[in-house]
Amino acid sequence: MDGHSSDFDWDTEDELEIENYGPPYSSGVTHPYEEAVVGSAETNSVVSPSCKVIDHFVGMGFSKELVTKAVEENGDENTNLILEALLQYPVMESSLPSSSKSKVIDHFIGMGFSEKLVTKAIQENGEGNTDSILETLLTYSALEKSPAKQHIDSDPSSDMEGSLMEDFSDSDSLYETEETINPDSDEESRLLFLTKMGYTEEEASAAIERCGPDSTIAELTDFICAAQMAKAADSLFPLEVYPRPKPSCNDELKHKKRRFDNDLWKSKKQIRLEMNGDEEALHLPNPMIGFGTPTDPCHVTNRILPESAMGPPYFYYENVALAPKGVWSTISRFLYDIQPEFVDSLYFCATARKRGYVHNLPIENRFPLVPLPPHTIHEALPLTRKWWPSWDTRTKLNCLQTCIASAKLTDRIRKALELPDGEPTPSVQKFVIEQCKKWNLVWVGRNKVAPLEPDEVEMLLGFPKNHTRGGGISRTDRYKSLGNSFQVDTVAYHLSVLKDLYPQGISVLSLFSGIGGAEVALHRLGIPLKNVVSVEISEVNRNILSSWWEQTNQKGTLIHIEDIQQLDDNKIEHMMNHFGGFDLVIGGSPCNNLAGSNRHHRDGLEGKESSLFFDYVRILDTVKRFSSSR
DNA sequence: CTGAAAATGAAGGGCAAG
DNA sequence: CTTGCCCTTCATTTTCAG
Repeated sequence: MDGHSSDFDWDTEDELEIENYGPPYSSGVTHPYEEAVVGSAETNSVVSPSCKVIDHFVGMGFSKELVTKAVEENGDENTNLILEALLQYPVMESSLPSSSKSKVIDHFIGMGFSEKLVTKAIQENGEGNTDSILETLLTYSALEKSPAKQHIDSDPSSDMEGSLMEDFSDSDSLYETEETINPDSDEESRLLFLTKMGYTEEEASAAIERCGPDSTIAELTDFICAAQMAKAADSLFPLEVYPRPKPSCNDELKHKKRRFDNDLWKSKKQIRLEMNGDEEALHLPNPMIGFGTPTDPCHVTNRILPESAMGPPYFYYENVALAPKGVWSTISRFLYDIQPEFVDSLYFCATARKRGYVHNLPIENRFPLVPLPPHTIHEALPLTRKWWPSWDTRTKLNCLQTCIASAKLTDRIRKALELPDGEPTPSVQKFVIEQCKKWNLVWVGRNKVAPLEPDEVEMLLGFPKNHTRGGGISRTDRYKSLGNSFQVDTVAYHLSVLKDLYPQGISVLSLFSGIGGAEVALHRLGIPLKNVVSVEISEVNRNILSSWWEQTNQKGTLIHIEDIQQLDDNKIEHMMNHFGGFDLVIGGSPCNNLAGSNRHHRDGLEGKESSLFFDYVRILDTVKRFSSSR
């Protein structure tokens, strides 16, 4: 264990009392405001708060006048409100777009239209009439029929201005982008473009030859990446990543348009079927070890990233590996065409967790967290060994999910096993094993199985014991929060390369933070957390992170934001000005519309929650844009 | 004690990969 | 075919405020 984690008692039996922070320790000079920032609204309304709160925000770099104004308007209790107000002020001074208006804009941008078009449509129709705005936007999209080829998503050199998907609605006749080079125009310029991106001429011409004269830059880079991957490590991606040999650019364009136009009157299922029809399948590697594990380091130590993807800022995106077809190629396409690193945490700890990670981190000289976590069920849960029957051959647990088995089920199992004296019959064994695998049951007594306790789940996922305990959280919610979290050892292994890059500490924008898997990983790696802006919708999760922040005596600043859709460009810019930019943007967007166990709304990336992925992309683009202009 | 709200239990029967 | 999956819905039970 490294120095930074040694001040935390990993085996503490004490409950974390979130509401009992105790008296806030006296303000130092470097970090005088922690308790105001960290606490939620209710917890820090105690003594002489006003000036403390004011000092806090002044310390963040806001002017005293503005802070005083914000505190007067919002009271000194709700720091979130104050922060929001502060971030709004400069906007109000300039053009005063009401928050409702920006909401409308965001709404349509979220649907995939470009910011400029949306603004224009709103100007024409008024912000109240969303229907006619939509109609106007769709008309714009239809105008796009002119043979102007898509260029934005395939042109990594154009600044990612405005929307992520301008190619759906953008038309040269509607507004002009300053393009010195149109990479899709002809073979020669595409060749030039690819070499400019850092690919060799051979790679580029081979790709053009292979993908055909009509192929887009995106397809070409896909092909080159796939070829590089295949060359670098057969074990990593044993099958060609994009098996469709000659994708047609026009098809793709039509397909994308269809997806957004027809959304309005087609059932999700129909859309999904269509998507499945022409989306590329992306094959999962076997074994699922990504660029290697601590016990099995891979010989692949570097990879070529598109120039537009290079850090800093670094980013790290996570989601379930077994998503519906086409989801990962879409994710990859929106994240600079970087191939996901698929890893099963099975190779890091005692429990499976198949996930894909898209990131632009270096991959050489990774190192694991120490001590290494237990790698088998027996090591992780030694007390179960005594009761483990020989016919249960499991050595690893399955993926830890958000629900646990009921007491009734474990009781049924006990009764089924108690009947015979000797070995249970094969059919009983089969039933029991099936249920044990399905619900991750472990042996806790003679003929007795039980679901994992929350603290065991915490341990298996690499969190400190009792990380999610206390503060009024229910058992069920603990399982839920844990089931949605990172496996810390896995993520930390990938993030370990940041330690040498940021010895003085790191500023992190943590999206969909949950219970703080990323923060815990960085902390356990011994990377000081200078500033953490955490976006998390769930209050219990925010409390868990705050509590951990206190427990581990963090010296940096922690800021909570509730709703990712409220985090607009202005706020990001101001945050970046105050914190000197972000070094890392990290997060895993909701998977519930992707995950296999969702019978009802497995709608893919277009699903209600999972579509928040596009907010991740939006925010990452913004951070990158402001970083490069700093 | 009573009604509302929260926690729990169980069924559900989808999709993709091997 | 089988297995596995950061799950949702709704009925039922338990807890809690009044």
